[in-house]
Amino acid sequence: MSTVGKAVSLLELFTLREPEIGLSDLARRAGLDKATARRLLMALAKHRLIEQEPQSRRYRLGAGLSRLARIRDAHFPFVRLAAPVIRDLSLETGETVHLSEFSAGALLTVHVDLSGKANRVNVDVGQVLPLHGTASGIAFLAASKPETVSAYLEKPLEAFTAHTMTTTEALARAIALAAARGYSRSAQGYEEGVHSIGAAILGADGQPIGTLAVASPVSRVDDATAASQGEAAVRAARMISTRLTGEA
Amino acid sequence: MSTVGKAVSLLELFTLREPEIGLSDLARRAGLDKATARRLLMALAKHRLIEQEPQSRRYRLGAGLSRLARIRDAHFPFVRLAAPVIRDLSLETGETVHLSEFSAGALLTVHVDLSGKANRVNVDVGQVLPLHGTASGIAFLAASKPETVSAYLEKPLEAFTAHTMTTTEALARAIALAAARGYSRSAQGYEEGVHSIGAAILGADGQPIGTLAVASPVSRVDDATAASQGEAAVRAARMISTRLTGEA
DNA sequence: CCAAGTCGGTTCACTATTTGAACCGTTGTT
DNA sequence: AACAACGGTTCAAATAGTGAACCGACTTGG
Repeated sequence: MSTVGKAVSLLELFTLREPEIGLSDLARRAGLDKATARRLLMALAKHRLIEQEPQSRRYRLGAGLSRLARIRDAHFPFVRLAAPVIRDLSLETGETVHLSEFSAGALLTVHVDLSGKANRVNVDVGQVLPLHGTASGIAFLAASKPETVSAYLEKPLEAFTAHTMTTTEALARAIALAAARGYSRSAQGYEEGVHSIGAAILGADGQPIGTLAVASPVSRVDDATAASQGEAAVRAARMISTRLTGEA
Repeated sequence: MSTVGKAVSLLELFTLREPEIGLSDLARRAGLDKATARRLLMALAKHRLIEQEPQSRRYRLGAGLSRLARIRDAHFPFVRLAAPVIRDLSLETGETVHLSEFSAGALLTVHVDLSGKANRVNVDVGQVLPLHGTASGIAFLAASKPETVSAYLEKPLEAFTAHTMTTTEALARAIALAAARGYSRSAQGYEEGVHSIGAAILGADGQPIGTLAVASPVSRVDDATAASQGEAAVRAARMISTRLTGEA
């Protein structure tokens, strides 16, 4: 792996649950030597992507990341514009709703609004979703150009649960269905017990740039519920698309 | 410079004004060979810190940065909690107000609310402020432990304008004055024509973690205005501190 | 109260990764 | 049609990265 890749993989060890980590721990989890990890951390710290707590000497993500993210967000205000719509959809459906952005061949979860119910689906910001096997992924593929889809389907498809669709034929059918009705539906294709409805968000050029998905416990969803969630999801996705591309 | 440093310096070329840059341009400005720049960009893209616009083939900051910034922000919600207070202070004073976070020996501007007036001070997010010579810096030093201050004063101090204080004695006096009245005042110490009032924001342990500053054209500020700005700045800084440390 | 284990941090000979001049083919300008 | 600038690729040469061993400082538990 490149040195840069190693450095970034250090950054990726920090999570919402564990926002501060010590040197030895970082090195161990990244599979690096302590000396190497420290050198990389110092290089990152020089540019403020990493900070070190003076007392505990533990490391955490640095202010430079906030700065870079602000620059990106000003240019590409996906999360900022989508967040209120996601919240409304979560309140309307009473379920967890998550927003994903397409990047480097997969969907990256960038925002989540959790259901207010006790029995709810939990999704973490930062989770990477494959294009097959999740409602978000199917919705994304259904909105993509045919050549993109066929290119993706050529690669072997990993099964995440016993319900994951892994054959080209099953996926093509699911994609066609999603394209026809505007939203995708997936039950337990990625995690057991989770039912999801996905809808694609389109950019200015009509190509999909991300997705949103309503995630419920399977026990709470029948066909009628799914249909109403689907319509609400499509409405929300359209609203985000139009906000992004300047009303229209 | 380390490879990691070079990679991060590529990220830092993107600004609010120029959020998308081509390969040759990036290489030129970073002082790197095209091949090197490209390899680094690919490594960054693999981790989604960089994205490439498919059509123009230009590069921009990636979604992974938003993700990492969200993790940091959840753990250390400095900007999120401070932003509304900064806005109120800007409205109250009618001047540009900027928020800085201490990181790696300097203050990093992380948020700005511009004055509504035509003749106003413009500050950019991402600007790095030295601890001497800016109102923010003096306010920060005035709230720091004496040993931190003396350690900083030992290093040579760069002059940014003809008005920059560069002698240890002058700085010590300014720091003592700021400590006494709670806010610092600096006229044209960093940029000609700019008058600033700074106040420190304290963390849970009582140590300063950042500053805010009211920046006005010098022509608009007399002693009375400065005093009222100072009091407002102190109030705002205290409010941010208490919000950060959980009401108190 | 000491021994064992952990921590953050440092050193330096060894080696693998990075580097950049020269080279594509393509695109847009004159 | 000629030209220049673009994004991207190659490979021998050189530089930057690596990690086992070591340090002193804490923490733990018998």
